Amino acid sequence: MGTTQLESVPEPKYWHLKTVLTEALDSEFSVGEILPNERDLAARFGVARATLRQALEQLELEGRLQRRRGVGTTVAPPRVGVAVGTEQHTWPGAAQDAWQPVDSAQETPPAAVAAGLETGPDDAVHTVRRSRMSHGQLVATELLYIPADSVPDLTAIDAPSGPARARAVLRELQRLDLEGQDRAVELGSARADDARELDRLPGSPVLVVTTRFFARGGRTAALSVATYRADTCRLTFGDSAGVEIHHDPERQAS
Amino acid sequence: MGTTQLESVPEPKYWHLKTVLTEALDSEFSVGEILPNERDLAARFGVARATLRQALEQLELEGRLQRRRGVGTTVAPPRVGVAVGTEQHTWPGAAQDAWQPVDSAQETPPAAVAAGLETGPDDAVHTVRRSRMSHGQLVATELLYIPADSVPDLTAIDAPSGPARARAVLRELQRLDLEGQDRAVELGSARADDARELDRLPGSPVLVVTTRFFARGGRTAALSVATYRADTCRLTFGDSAGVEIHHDPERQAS
DNA sequence: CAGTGGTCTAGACCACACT
DNA sequence: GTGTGGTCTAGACCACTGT
Repeated sequence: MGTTQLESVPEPKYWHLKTVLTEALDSEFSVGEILPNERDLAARFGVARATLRQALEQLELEGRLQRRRGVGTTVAPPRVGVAVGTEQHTWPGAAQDAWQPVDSAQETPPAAVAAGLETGPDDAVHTVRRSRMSHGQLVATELLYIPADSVPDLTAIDAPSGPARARAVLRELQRLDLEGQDRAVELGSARADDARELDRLPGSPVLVVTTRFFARGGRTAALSVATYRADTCRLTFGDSAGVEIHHDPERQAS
Repeated sequence: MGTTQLESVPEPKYWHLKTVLTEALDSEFSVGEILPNERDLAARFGVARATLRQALEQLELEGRLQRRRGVGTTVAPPRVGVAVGTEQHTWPGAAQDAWQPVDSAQETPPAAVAAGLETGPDDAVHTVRRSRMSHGQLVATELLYIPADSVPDLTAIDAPSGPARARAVLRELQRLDLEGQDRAVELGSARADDARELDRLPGSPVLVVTTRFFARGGRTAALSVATYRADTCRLTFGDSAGVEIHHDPERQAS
């Protein structure tokens, strides 16, 4: 029985499909294996391709499958744990952080960012683009916003752009005293540029981690907006940033 | 220019639609307002309903819209900040935590949970169901797993189930010394029961927060799996668990 | 080139919330 | 009942990846 309720409400087909496929993945497939193509699978289950796709989409969202246009659908490896909360009390770009500087520029930030930085809406800020690798895969991109007065000695910087300039900006930032930081995680969808870099389609689900860095005096000295692939990443926080346990969240009905 | 690339690759319709709708939401609609129904909107934009729905789905994922069957589509309020990282070093159920006990039982946990708890795969554990309100809304459900030996004095408990039993289990847990905790956040889809409680459809995207609680000696004394509505919640961590800034992540193309 | 997943259409019916 | 969003179909074409 399991459920005490008589099934007066029929389960949607795609939901039932997902259940069946999940069980098949657990028992009959191994990581990296290629599934039959969507048309074959749909025919095999006797549903329209769109319905089959609805099930596959959910499984991809849950990190069980990986789909690539022109290639096929493969069984995804378990999500990788990515430490987000351990670099306690260091500025971005400090000795051992996991990010690689990519580029840097000076521009007017979006209104929402200006509000977070407590700068005027038209004040220019330095931006630093960074990316993060984990297990040989690019898992996140970041856009750092740094108000000009956080890095005053940068007016006569020689490198006009590129990683060199990014490193110079971060180096200046290190000179400040870091008083604290503030983090938020929410669901978003990948912007076109982030998507390209993360090897995903535009709009694919991402975990957006927004971090505010406070300098001595409580002033917001930098704001980081990091975009993590939601399908492959598990963000870890806290004391032991272990990469252990489970591959559970095929959170699913009975 | 912005992009140096000539647009040789046409933007998908649903993506362009999303852009247009986002701008309309920002300028012409206010929170709570009801949008025209899907058939009208699709006709107005000259696309099939399925295409329109693809755009609406993304906007809902980003927390901009709220759709309810039988009712309609409304403009969603900004996401609420929900503090997740502040109850540092207290057991679940301590004085001022944000959770309300719902029920409790004793069962055999899923294999993945047993692994996290470092118990045998067939050892029974206590489970505690809790739910969390924020701003008058149910935003999360939680399932706590507590190995029997974490709460030894519970054999002769009188309440067989319900909130009373849940509170009793948590009370016993308080007697242990908490040594540390461990958190992970990942994307999942709502199980049928969680979905019902969160007033969402099964499979809707959720943020799954897994917390391990370590007792003195490094033993895992409890494991919490909390399921937050991804559409309405922004999980906050760190020093100042402020509920300020931005409503940005309509992360979107140019 | 052939084969894959991604987008899109025009329709149908269902489950649900209001009145 | 009426109107809403949710599910499903059977097709078509497009964009991409490999050979």
